[in-house]
Amino acid sequence: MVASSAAPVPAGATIYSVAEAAGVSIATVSRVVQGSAAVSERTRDKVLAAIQHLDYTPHAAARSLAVRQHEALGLVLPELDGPYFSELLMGFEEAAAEDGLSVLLSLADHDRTLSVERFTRLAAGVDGIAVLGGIVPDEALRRTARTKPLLVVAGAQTPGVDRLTAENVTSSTELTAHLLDDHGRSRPVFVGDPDIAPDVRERHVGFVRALEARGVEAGEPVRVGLREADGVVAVERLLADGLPTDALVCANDEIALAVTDRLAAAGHRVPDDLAVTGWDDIMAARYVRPGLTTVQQPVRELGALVARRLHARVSGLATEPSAVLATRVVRRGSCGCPEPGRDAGPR
Amino acid sequence: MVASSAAPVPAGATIYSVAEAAGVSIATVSRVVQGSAAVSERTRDKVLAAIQHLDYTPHAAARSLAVRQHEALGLVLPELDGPYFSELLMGFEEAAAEDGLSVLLSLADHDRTLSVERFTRLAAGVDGIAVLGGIVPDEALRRTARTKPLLVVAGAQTPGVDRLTAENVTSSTELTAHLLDDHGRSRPVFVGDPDIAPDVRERHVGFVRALEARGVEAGEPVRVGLREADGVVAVERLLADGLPTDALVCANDEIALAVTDRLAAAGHRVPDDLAVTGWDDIMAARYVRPGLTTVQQPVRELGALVARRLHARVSGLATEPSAVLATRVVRRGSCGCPEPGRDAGPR
DNA sequence: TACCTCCTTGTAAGCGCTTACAAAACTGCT
DNA sequence: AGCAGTTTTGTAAGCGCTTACAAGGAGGTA
Repeated sequence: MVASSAAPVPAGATIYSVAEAAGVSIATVSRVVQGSAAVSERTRDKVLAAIQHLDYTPHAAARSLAVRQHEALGLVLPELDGPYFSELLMGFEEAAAEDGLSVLLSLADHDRTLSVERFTRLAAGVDGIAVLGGIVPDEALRRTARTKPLLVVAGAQTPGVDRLTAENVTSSTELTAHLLDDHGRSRPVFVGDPDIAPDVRERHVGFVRALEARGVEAGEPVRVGLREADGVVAVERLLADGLPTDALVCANDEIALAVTDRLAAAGHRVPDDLAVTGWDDIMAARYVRPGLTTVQQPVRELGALVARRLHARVSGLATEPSAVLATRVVRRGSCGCPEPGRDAGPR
Repeated sequence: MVASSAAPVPAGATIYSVAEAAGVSIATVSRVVQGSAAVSERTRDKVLAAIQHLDYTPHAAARSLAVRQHEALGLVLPELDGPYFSELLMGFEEAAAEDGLSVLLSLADHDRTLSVERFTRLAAGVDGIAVLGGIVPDEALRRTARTKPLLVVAGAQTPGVDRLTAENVTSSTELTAHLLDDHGRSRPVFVGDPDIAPDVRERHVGFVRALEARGVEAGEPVRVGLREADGVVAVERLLADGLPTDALVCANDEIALAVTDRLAAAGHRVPDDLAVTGWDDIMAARYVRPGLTTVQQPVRELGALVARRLHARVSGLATEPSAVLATRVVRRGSCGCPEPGRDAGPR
C-alpha cells in the first residue's frame, strides 16, 4: 500500500490531550465518547467541554485495532452507470448504516475487473465484503472467504462462495410466453450474450424454455454486450440479415432502449412492426414512448439483504448460504400492451 | 459507536504468525508486504510462501495507526437516484483509487440530512472528506474542517468551507436566451424552487438575467422539488392556471421528463405547444422523444477533481480554494431544434 | 587473515484507543 | 465514627502494524 509521503502528521487532539484538558483518565474519556459504562454527570460535562474545545475527532483505526473489528463492510461493483448498481449500493449502504457500519466502495477498472492487489487492500479494512460476481478472480474470493465473511452478489457464481441474486429464469419464461401467447409473436430473438454473465445466461435459459415449451426451436442469440452501443450494433446486425424477427427480448433495459431508438431510425415501429422488451425497469424505461415492457428487480432490497447477511456473519451468526429474490414482469407499450394510465412502476 | 457484541475474535493470521512461519522478524514481513526497503530474494520467497499458506490479509487499521493515516477519503451524498450522484461518485472513486486511497461512502437519511453522529463516525476514519452542500449542519462541517481537509461539492455553500461546483448562471442564461431568441418563446416559466438549493437558485438567476436583458420581467417560478413527482405537481398547477406559458425551464432533467409526460397526457405537445428544457443530461434525456434540450455537466470530472484536491491537501499541498467547472447547453428536440442525427451527447 | 564498506535483517518503541481489574470515592446504616 | 456495599474512576496491557536505529553478515581489497 502506497501512502503519500511527506504528509504532515496530524496535529489534532487525541484522547490523551482530551483527558489532560478534562483532568480525567483516558479510560474515562473513552467511556464518555462511547457512552459505555457509568460516568458521573459532572465528569461527563468536563469531558464533553474538553472535546468541544479541542475539536477532538476519535480515531477510527485506533478503536478498530482495540476492539478488533473494522466496523465496516466492503462492496465491489463494476461501475454505477445505469441505475442497477446505484440501487444496489443504496440498499447496501442503508442497511449497513442501520447497523452502525461504514461502507467502503471499490469500483472495477475500465476492463470491469478489480486487481487482486486492490481487492486485498479493500479486504484489509473491512469485516465482511460483497462482490459482484465475475469482477474479482475466483481464487482471490475463495482465499478471502476463508478468513472473513464474503458474499457474491448476482453476477458470476464462484464455487464455494455464497451468492445472493434476483430470479431470472422464471420471469424470462413468463416474459417470452407473454410475447408468444398474448401478442402472437412467433419469431422472437434474444439480444445479449449468455456467456457474458450468469444473469444473462439465466435470462436466455428462460427465453429458450418458453419457446421449447411451445415446440419452437430458439434461434441463436444476437451476442452483444450490455451497453447502449451494443444495442445499436445488435440492430445493425439484424438489419443486415433482413430483420428476421417480430420480437426482441433484450438482456437489459439499456440495450432495449438503444434497440428501439435505432429501429425507429430505420423505419421500424415498436410495437407495430416488432416488439421490444428489456430487463431492470430503469427510470428511462418508464418515460420512453412506447413505455418499455421489462422485468423489475428488487435491487435495493437485494443490496440491503447482502449487507444484513454480511453483518450477521461478522457477528458470528449462521445465515442461509444463498438467496434468490423474486422479480416481476412489467407490461408496457413496447410489447403491444396498452400503456398503464400512469406508469405503475414501483417508487 | 456501537459494534456488534459477542463477535468472534478474528482467528486469522497476523504479521507475527507469518514471521514465525517464515523464520524472520515482523519487520521483514512488513518490508515484503509493503515492497519497501531491500529484502533478499530468498527471504522474500519464504515470506510470500508463509503469507500464502496462512491466508494472511494485512490489517488496515493497524497500519493506519502506525503510519498515522487512514489512506481513505470520505464522501457524503444525499442518495444515488438519478445519475448525477452516481457519476460524481464514479469520478471520485476512480481518482481516489488512482492515488491508492479507499473510499468511504455515506448516504443521507430519508430526510436528506446526515446526523452529526454519523458524520463524525465517517470523519473518524478518513483523511479528507467531501460533502454535498446542505446535508450536514454547517457547524459540524466547520468543526471538522479545522482538523482535516474538507470540501463541499455543489449544493449549499458553507461559509468558511471551500466548494467545488459546476457553472449554472451562464448556461442557464444561454439556455433561456436560446428559447427567447432562436425559438421565439415569449412567456417562459422556471420550474424549480430557488430556495431549495444554491444550484437551483443560480439556474434561476440565469433564467431571470436572460429575460431582464430583453426587458421582460420574469414571473414567479413554479416552486416544486427535484423529483419526478414534483414535475407532475408543477404541470397540475400550471394547468389549473390555464397554462400561461410557452416554455418551461426546469431545474433538472427528472422534473423535465415528468413535465413532458404529463403535458402530453393533457394533450399539449412538446415542442409544438410549448418548449421544455432540463438540466443534467441524464441518459433518459437522450432517449425520450422529442429529445430533451438540457445542460450537460462534467459531473465525473467534478468528482475526480474533488478527490484529487482532497488528496493534495491531505498530502500537505496547498490547492485553489474553490473551483467552478464549465457546463454546456445540449440542444435537442424539446426546445424546437431538430434532433441531432444520433444523440451527440458526450459519452 | 584482517579490515572496511555495504547490504540485509532484528530489536523495540510507539501509533490511539479499549477495557479488565483494581483503587478510590461515595453513600447508607449502625 | 466506622464499616460495608456500591459506584466511579485510574492503571496498565494489548490490539497489529511501521520503521529508526543498530546488529550481523557478506563481499572485496590489501
